[in-house]
Amino acid sequence: MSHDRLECAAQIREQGFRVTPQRLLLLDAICEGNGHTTFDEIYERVKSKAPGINQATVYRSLDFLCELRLVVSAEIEGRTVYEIAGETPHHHLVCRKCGAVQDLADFHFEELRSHLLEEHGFKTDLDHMVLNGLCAGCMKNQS
Amino acid sequence: MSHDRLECAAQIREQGFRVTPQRLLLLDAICEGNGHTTFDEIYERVKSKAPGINQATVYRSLDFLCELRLVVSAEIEGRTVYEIAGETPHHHLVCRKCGAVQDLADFHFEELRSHLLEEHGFKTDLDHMVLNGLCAGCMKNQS
DNA sequence: ATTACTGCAAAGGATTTGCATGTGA
DNA sequence: TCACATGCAAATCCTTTGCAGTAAT
Repeated sequence: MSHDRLECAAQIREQGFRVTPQRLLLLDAICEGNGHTTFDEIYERVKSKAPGINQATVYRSLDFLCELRLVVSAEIEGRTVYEIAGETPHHHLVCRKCGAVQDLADFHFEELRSHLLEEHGFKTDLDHMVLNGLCAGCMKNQS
Repeated sequence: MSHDRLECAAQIREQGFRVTPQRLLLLDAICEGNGHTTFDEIYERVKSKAPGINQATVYRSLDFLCELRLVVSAEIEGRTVYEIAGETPHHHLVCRKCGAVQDLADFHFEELRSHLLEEHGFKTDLDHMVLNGLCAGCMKNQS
């Protein structure tokens, strides 16, 4: 659940890229969230610590961090959200009514994953899936 | 796999909306595809038959048809794709390398669906899921 | 005769890009 | 030092909106 600045920095440097304050701030900002941080949230958080930062830099650095797999992204209701990678793999249940997001452990997908590999020869990422639906609360209120 | 203009028209009229040539052309255009038709493809196809049609109309009509559930949409690699609804429910395997899309029968998800309902009280739509990964061909070429 | 729908053009928002400057290695 | 990154501003892309005219019922 925690991200380690040092380790991230090492990985960035290892691959021949540069450790900049902006990139570290971004990692911090993504980490601060409850796990599903939008671009705007990230931008605001970083700007509060480094007012001079530019949106373009945030876009570029997010892409960069995603490519290095230090950060992962998912699409939730049309918005791209970011999370620190390397945490235990998990997925998201998004209620289409109230918008609540809850995490879902990865083991639910293990069978599907191995099945697709054996039967279809398809190696799914199955990473950070977003499942839409109706949460328990909203189902009650609806019926 | 086929769409029935008459039935669609009936459903539109039933709900108090109007059956316009544009809407019928859109349905045809979506149907012509292999099942995952992008906005641009739809727009081009319709324009070839009715050059006067406007992009805004296509956007509006697609939204309209989706709301009536005559058409369903999914996000594949950042692009929204459309399909005629009412076909047997299915999902998509998208290769992140070559971009190939193959259909996946729904039954693979039945267990997950019921499990989430019982265990988490969460009723997933699990409709038109898009699973990214590596297809058999690309896996071979990579290793 | 209504009023939903379309076409047009302009607005809006999100993301990308070119280029000069700055900075980490 | 020198290539990688950043900041800035403009460009681009996708989608939405207001409004006047058109057409389905």
